[in-house]
Amino acid sequence: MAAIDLPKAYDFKSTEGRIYTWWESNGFFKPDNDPNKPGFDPSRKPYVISIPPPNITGELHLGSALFISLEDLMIRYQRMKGVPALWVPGSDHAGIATQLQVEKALWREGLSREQIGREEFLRRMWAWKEKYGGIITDQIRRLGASCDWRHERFTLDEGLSQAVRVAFFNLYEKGLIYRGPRLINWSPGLKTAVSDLEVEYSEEPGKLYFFKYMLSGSTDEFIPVATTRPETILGDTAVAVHPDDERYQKYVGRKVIVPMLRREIPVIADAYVDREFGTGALKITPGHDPNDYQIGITHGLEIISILDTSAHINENGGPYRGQDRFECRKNLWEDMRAAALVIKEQDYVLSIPRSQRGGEIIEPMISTQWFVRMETLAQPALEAVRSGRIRIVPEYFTKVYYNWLENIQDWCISRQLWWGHRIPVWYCKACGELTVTMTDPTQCSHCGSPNIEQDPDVLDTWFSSGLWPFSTLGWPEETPDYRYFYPTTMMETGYDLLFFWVARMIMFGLEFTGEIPFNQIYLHGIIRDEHGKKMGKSNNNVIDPIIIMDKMGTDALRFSLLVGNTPGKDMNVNTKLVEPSRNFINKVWNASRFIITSLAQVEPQTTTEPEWTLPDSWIWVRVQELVRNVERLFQTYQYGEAGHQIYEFFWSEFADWYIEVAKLQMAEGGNRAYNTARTLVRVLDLCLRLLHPFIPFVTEEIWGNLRTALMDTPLAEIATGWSEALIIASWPEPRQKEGWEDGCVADFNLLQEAIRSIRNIRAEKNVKPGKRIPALLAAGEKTELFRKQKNVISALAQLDSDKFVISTSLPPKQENQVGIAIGAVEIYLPLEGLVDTTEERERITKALSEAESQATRLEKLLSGSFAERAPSEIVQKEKEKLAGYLETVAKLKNQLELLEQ
RNA sequence: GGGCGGAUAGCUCAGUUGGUUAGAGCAUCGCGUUGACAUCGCGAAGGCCGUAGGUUCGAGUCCUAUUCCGCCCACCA
Repeated sequence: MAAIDLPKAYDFKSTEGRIYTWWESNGFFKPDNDPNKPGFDPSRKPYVISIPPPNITGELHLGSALFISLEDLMIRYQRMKGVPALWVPGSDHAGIATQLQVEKALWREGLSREQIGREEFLRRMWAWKEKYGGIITDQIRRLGASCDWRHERFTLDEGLSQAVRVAFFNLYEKGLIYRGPRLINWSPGLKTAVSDLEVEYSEEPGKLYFFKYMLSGSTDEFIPVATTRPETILGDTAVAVHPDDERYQKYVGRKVIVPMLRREIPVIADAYVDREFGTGALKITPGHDPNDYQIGITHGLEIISILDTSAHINENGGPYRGQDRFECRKNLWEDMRAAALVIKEQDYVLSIPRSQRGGEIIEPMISTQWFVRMETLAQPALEAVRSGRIRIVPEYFTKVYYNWLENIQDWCISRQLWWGHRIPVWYCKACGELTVTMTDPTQCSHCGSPNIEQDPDVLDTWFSSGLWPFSTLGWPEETPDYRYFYPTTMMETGYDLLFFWVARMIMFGLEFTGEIPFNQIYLHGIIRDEHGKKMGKSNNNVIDPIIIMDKMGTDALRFSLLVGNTPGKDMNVNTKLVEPSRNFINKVWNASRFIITSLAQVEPQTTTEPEWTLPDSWIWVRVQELVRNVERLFQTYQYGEAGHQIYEFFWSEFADWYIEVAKLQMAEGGNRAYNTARTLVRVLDLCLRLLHPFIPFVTEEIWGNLRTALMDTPLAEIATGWSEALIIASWPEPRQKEGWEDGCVADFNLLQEAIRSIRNIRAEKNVKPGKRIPALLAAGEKTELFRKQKNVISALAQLDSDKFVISTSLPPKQENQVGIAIGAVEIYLPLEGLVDTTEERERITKALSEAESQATRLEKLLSGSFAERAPSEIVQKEKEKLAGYLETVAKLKNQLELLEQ
């Protein structure tokens, strides 16, 4: 028999790429039930995830690595459970973000997009997409993602673009899309409108400027007003005071003079004004402030725009025309000071609106844009979650979701960009009407004139993202894929995308398909650096997942991200975090290597009746317990805890204990060796299956080796039902307990405790590792148990088995012996020359007082109402513990007495 | 202003439906390399589970209040 020769350390570099290619070329990523193929079974319910499409702006970051790991885990789990699992990959054109990248590249060449024109610019955009789109898919593969690449989509693909057209058309026909001048958020640098969600507010130090609004026809009467943005004075069209404010009531209805421009504007009364704030009088700039805009509408005020698209003062700004907004602020204020209109300045913390992209200050401006009416769309989306048809994990995000949808504002969907889906609206130059169709029109739908021109703007990126779960499956076509795979099952993404993306998908899904787009939402947290700071280029704290994978392997990265993660919670990551995972993977590798190489010496079974040892039964009980726990945790999305439990089991129970025992049992040869090998293989197999969704590469590699190794042994039958690859192997089926397990675990635990205690003494007394020492052990009614495990104890505690005596009771302890008591078990270690009476007394006294305090505690507990009120099993457990402590106490007392003599 | 999350070992965090001795990794300390593994082994030390009340036989876990940190939403000039 040729033993398989495995390297001493797992070599991920030579493994990962090979395995991925093998999986992919064997079609393992495709769901095993394809609606486009013969033999399709529509009754099998699929499990579907649409990937949150990464932006093609650059390369993947750790956050991407996290969600890919999580989704891959979910998909692999379902696939192993025999569910047709489809993971749809793809990427997003990411309008503003990507256009900005390409524009930056242009600027470096000294060019602007206007200079090269729309056509050339788009050509460059697509070239960018080809380059970065490819990098991203390579990286997704590198992470081991088992997505079905036949389904890969890009938001600007033909099919998805058609979906956008149909969606826009439907909303327009229903009156849910409208166009008009509104106060919107304007990004002066990018020269485009952005939605409310794309504006972030940051607290920054600034000033509150107090000045005089002189009353018309008076030289000394004025209303004092405060503002944070003096330049907006140029656009003021009223001054408002509270109707009940005695200071200013008398001015209502009169006129005041706009500083420097000398326009006359009315003084109005509105209860919106807060009498306590500032001066209690409010200047109204409907053209540049959302609240003022509302007041302006209510009072029918004139709306004046004072800024052009680059935020320079326009013709309405009189002498300040052409000045930048901040330049104008300074100049106007100085001019007002010269004109004796300034009262004072005061330091003040402002809430500055900044662009999510680029961070420049956003200006509220009046502009004609396209909007989606949200209220009617929001209602069914609320209902879908309220009714439980869609579940959000963690649950506390449902409140956030409700709150947002209940207060939703109309969505500005037009962007003055070139990269994206062009708005499917044509304006007629002849009659002025607009034409909205699903396919490009050649003439005006109203007057028939061919003189029509398409709206130059594009749609907000999130408009197409909102269609993603169904547009990627063929919608609006009723394709077999769409019919079978839609609605999808799981929407896994970051909580920061709840509004941007998740809520909009639900609204659009319900509106366009009449169904919820998915029934579960799993929201993960943000990856932060080791200090809890957001990772970003500006913080200079970005960790590149590729570097980690190069150094420690994909599995190590995946395991770290998955095991350290709790739903909805942010996670702090540094490179060091990955080391324990790398070590664990190496542990799995080496334990497996040991098992695989040991198989060569196994001889055929000579009896059919298996004879299991206590350790055999114990590890089997424990692994079954693990399978049950992992199942429970997976069902409740606690993947991190599941991974942690597998880790603990594998290392602390299987490797540290069972494999050590197995070495002895294997040495016995014959049936004992056969049974041991069988147990080793079956437990390892279960572990590999449970670990596969976490660390797919190493487990697949080991499993393949294990399978091959088994073929040449008497144990080959174990592998008879195995599939050709672990990725499609069956998920371990949880089994019910049969009733005998607890006693078996308790016995083994007693054994472990005895061994640990001896090891402790050895360490305390500085007995050289490897040096065999004698021991006397008595265990009362457990004596037989210990007799059977004599070899195990002497090997694991390094006892001299010739001088290791097990009996039902012990003679009085001698002076040169160290005493140990664990319940009914008592151990003496004769350690010539190492036992110091004083030390021994101290040690035993310490152990005694600990056992006594435990016993006292339990006696008190059991004499109270606990014994009457608590469930009897719980009480019984405590009683047993007490009995154990009492025995320990008696034995230690005895030992102490002997010492005193 | 409204809402949410967190506070557990030196550090980073786990902790089923409440079950009575609170766990891991890293860091620290001691001992140790002749075949699974130094990416390791055997040990040790380290925590009134933010604070104050309450419910309960029993609270890290549930309730109330409170302090501090973080986040989200709204945006009073």
